[in-house]
Amino acid sequence: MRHGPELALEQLPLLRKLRLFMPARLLDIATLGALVSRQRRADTDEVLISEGSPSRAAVLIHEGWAIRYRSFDDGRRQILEFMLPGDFCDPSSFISYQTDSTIAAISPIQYSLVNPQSLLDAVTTSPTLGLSMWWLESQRASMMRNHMTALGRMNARERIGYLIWQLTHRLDLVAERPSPSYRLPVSQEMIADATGLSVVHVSRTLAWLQQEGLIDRHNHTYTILCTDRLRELAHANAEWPQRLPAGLGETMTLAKIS
Amino acid sequence: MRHGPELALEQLPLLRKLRLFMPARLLDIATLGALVSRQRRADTDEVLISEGSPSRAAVLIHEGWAIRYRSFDDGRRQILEFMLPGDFCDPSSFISYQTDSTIAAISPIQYSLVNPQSLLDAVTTSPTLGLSMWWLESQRASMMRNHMTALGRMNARERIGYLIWQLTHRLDLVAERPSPSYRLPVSQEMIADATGLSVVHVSRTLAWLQQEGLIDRHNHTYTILCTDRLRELAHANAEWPQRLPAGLGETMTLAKIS
DNA sequence: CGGACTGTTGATCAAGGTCAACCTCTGTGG
DNA sequence: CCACAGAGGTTGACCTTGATCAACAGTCCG
Repeated sequence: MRHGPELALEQLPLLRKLRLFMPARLLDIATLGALVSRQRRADTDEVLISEGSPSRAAVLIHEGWAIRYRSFDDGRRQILEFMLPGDFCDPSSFISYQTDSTIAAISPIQYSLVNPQSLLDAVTTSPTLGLSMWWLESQRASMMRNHMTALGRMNARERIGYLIWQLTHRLDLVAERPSPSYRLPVSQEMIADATGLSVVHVSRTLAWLQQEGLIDRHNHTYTILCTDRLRELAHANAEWPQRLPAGLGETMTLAKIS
Repeated sequence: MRHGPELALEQLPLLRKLRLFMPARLLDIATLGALVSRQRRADTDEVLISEGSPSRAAVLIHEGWAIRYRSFDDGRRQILEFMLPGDFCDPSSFISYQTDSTIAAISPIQYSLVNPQSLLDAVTTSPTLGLSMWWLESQRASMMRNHMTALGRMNARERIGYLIWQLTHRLDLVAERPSPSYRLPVSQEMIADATGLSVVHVSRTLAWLQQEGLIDRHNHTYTILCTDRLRELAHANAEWPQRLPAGLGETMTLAKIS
């Protein structure tokens, strides 16, 4: 775990994302800054937090990707979520004395570990930041429900279509501007472990999606060729993630959402 | 939605559950009481919160069962979670202006709707209550991860075994004393929609579990006959849910968990 | 040049889905 | 008191999706 050159606060993907939800001038940048001090680096496959450890820190990704997964004794593995730049992992896990999942980098990453106390301080200091953190958490929870629905009730094509659609749209949130094409540092084995399929079937299904003209891919760059058809296949909601309706952010505070 | 005779605060399943986590004398009962005022009743199949509605309330169950689910246009449905007495549904959903799942009673229930403001007031007034709510939320999140893992990487026997194991253990938390046998107001169709299987296969799998001597069932009463074998089949963790190690509750406050 | 890792393709197999008949229980109305 | 309808559950026959096994190709890297 090396310390590297810090990313400037203004350029953090997290800030980019929060601005979609709340007008920049309402965001308490200084307080947010306290959370992202002590930036760290990790390389591909490095484990940040391991299953069973009593870790009491939440991970905040600035650059690169990580995954959170659970594994069985017999080798089976379920990837619970992909963690992208600007993602803040489930802070409720603070409170347990035993982590139930592993977080590992799947590309070189830059991140911060946030301890419960500093998060509490931050949200107490700045109500708008508290509201933002709450919003992040609600988006995360909604994403988990989507993922569960995909695992339980969708077939291979829908699941993989949904995964690509979702990752693309999450990357849009922290990109300069939306793009249908991104490099995803994700092997087919990871897609399999995230969607509950076998590696072989993932390969075939990707080939099918491509042949149908829904996506294109070279190396690890995936391009959505036909947004509408892919969204329909994936039963995805065009409105996701929920941005704030124009004007609402101006008046919204923790006291007013009731 | 009728109003019925209120349950006495002291007897609320939620309070029972919280006492497992925190010594009774540290719990601010009065503040908790503010959350459960205005108790309501609903009958089987009544919808409390419906998908797509802009509802800004969290549901707190006092008696009876509910489910949270998502449904597709084509009739497919995924049950995301069973809500039991003492359960408090995902309060992070406050913040979205569009609910993404439906909550419906599957037995006659008694419940409260908690609005964001009163929850905020409560956790601000009483730090120990805030900590408790955080703990509830972390247990809930961990349960969702278990469910996801089951859907993605377990076979029919494991999934259904896990479901029965989990429901039983959650009921233990709010019961007078643990029991291997409970009446679950759950049809096989619901088990199917929760586990991502077909109704027919649920029937066969339940028969198999019974024939193997793992469970017994009459009407809707399920009995775990061999805890160890069922737990092993379900890859369940005997330590779940995480109670507080003896003594720790005395010293634990929000300020000290870091 | 050789090995490890990732992805592709074909052949075969099994878990679980689908369809359909039937059974049991319960409530309802004649 | 019986007839009937409807819902939930069980069982059998057959089919499909996706798993498994195996061989092989491309790429990266020592």
